[in-house]
Amino acid sequence: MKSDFREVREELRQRILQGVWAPGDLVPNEVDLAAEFGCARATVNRAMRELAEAGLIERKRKAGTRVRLSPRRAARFDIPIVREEIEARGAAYRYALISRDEIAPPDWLAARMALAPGDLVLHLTCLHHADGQPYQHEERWISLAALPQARDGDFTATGPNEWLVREVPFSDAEISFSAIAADDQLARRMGCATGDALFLVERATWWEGRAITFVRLAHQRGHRMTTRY
Amino acid sequence: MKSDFREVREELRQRILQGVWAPGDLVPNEVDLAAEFGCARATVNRAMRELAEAGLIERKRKAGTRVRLSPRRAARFDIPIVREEIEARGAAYRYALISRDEIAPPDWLAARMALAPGDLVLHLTCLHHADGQPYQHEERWISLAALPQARDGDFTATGPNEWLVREVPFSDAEISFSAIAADDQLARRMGCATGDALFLVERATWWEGRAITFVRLAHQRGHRMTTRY
DNA sequence: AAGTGGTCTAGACCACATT
DNA sequence: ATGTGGTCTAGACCACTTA
Repeated sequence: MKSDFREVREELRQRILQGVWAPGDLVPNEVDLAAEFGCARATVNRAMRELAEAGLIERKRKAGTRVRLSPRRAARFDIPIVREEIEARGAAYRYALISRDEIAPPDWLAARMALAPGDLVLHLTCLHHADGQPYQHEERWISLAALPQARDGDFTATGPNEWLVREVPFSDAEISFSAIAADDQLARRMGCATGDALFLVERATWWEGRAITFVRLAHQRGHRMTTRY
Repeated sequence: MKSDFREVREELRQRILQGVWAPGDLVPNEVDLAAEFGCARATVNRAMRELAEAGLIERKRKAGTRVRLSPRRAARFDIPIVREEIEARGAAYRYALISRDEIAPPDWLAARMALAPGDLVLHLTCLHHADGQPYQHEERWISLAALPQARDGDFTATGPNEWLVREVPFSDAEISFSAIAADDQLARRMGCATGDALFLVERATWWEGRAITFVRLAHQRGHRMTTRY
């Protein structure tokens, strides 16, 4: 009757999914379950901790553990580095810098990155190709207040992403996915028609409360981001 | 010098982010770190397990623990129930069934859901409104081989999602995000222009290796899915 | 006040990958 | 063969929340 924590976890998961314990129900406490499974309380604790993290149950001291009314469904996406993503498909990766300038941030960007008045940003646009075809269009802004050394960065051979990974850590990021229509410029660069639907990833990155960089990544038509859970 | 696992975890995280241990470096083993932090090995283990799960380090028995060359970046998205998503915005939710029929699955669907030849599917289309405006267009296929009781389901008042949540568990799901252009029909239903870029979520759901349902959720123009990590 | 989960400990054994 | 992480155990104490 000895069980390891995976067996306990899966057995508990089954009971929840098959309705032995219905949504809202109180689940037996750790001591009782440990006795039932013939294992230590720590083992049950680990199993239940993972189920809680997966959103199946809710735990409160003294109040006990309950099956969530509607299981929270969360999916985890790996955010790929574009070079690795392309090479993983067996395609040849090529990078090109399109433009580079130092500008005062537009209002929306200053707001989004919480920049102080007068802060400048380095504005870069580049293209990532797979087997010679445009794959991803990157438009990036880097806070020169937070990262003055970006002025000396060479972004002609490798993308700002790889430079940033080497240069700075980040502690916090906000990412969002959406769909946009390609404007004329983007269509020309991506080799698609104006108005084509493109998959857009935006990411803002912070280090100790300070905005580092904001990037908009527009992907080729038909691009999908997939995960299992 | 006693430390709890959070303190250990954060101290190790700092050392990695600040380059004390550079990417590729070997990190001291658990016994040594436990001695350094004045805690039990299990405490170090928990701290490092969480860092590994966060993608900062890689662990192998005998080989030890190394700082990842480029930290894996993963983001977690909550997959909302559309009714809750709309109500959370303080908007009124309304649901409407557009069509319902029983069909032989198109080839792409049979392949995607691994259906047997001859299997039929229930095909539903519906609209979810927020404050009277089209918010999400749902096109759903339910395997009648796996879920014959779907024939008797009433989807006129509540969406198939809520029916499925009550009726069947799932063990496994694949979700993908992309961008599509609205065709004439979709544009008419969503109240947008033909060709507008829409954010699309597709999800296939399985139970014990058997395909249950596949759904395509097209969202209103400008919809974003956001998370922090 | 009391019951529950959260965590730590010290020790043990095992599984695995490298040597 | 050996060193490392992976896990379990039995017991303990603490923290939080409800009654």
